[in-house]
Amino acid sequence: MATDRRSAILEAAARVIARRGVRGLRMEELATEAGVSTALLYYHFKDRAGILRHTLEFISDRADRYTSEAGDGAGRSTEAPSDARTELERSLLLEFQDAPEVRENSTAWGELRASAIFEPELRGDLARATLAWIHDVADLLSCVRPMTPAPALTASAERLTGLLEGLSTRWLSGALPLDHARELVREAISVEIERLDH
Amino acid sequence: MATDRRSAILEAAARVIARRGVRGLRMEELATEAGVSTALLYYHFKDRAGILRHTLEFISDRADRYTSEAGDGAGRSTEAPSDARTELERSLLLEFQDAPEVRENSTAWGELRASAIFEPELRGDLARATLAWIHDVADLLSCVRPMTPAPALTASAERLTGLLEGLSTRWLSGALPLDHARELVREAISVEIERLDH
DNA sequence: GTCTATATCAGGATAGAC
DNA sequence: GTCTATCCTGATATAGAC
Repeated sequence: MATDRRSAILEAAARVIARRGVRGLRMEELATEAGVSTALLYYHFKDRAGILRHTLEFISDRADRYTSEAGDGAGRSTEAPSDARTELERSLLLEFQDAPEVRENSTAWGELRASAIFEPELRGDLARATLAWIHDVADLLSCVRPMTPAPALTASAERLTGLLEGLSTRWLSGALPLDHARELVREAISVEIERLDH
Repeated sequence: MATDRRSAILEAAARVIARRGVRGLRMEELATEAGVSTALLYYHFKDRAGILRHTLEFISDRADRYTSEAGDGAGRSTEAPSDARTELERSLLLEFQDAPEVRENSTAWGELRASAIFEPELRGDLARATLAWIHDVADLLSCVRPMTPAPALTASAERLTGLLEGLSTRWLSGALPLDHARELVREAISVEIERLDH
């Protein structure tokens, strides 16, 4: 799968971004990583910004894929509460795995978030993606505690996703071991669910 | 205060970093902002890295100053629990204010954290600062709920500070309004304190 | 579609006068 | 201590052959 040159370049770009960051990506290093010439990068993607755009799209699609991979096919709304909670944990802990793909995705999203502080053009996409994520998490929470009013669900989802983003940066910068991060997330989920019970 | 050229340059650097990020800082733009020539930057700080180092130090000192400004002078350990909680809230909400200084500090720290993912040299300082912060927050929590075992305090402090870092990025990138961020933090504090009561 | 070679340019850094 | 003028490297991007 994905063995043509274009995809190979985008996969390479994801690796380079994970290693050097969006702002550390050099066209020549990318060319070497992909095993092609720099000219080919421009032929396929027009310019550096084009590479970035397509890579982030590529990464986002890949993330959607592995997010929905395990654990669906059954309608959530009819599941028992305990299964919903498992599903919630699984979904939130996906961000914290040592697999290269996951690391690349987390790194790239972190970079995107950080870049958006200085590049207003990026904010639209980012805000949309964040909102969608919060919404998904709020949905999962509503399966766990079905009678909760929507605003409380949203607030919990905002805190959980916000925490995930914060811990993700710590993890990637080596300040927080993976299993400790996972433990903190699990506890945060407990804490928020207890909260929903008043 | 701080009217000599060196300080003027560092203040200007803080402003430019808040506007463009650490990686977007250009020596010429900084020179213009500070009202001096580029050569003078090199005369005082040797090179770009020197500017960065001194600016981060400068920012960190300034943050220490406004962190301890209001609300101390009394030994925390003898305060009533309700005051300790106020103090905790105050301390955590300091990060979310619209003052230029605060924005500059938050931005610079966010940049530092993000950069540390790709520049291992930065990790030492960052990890130290983060640990100290977690420790401070854990101390404040122990004033609020004095009988809590240390590990639970630390875990709560890690979640609260992690959440703050996540929300801070969202705020700075325009994805989260200031007062909403503050509200989420206040709720998070409640949630964590309830948790400490079991 | 892909490469080699090169134009172009931005930005960090320095020399030397005052 | 501070400026003007300039050098030089590194990185994006293009021309043109195959």
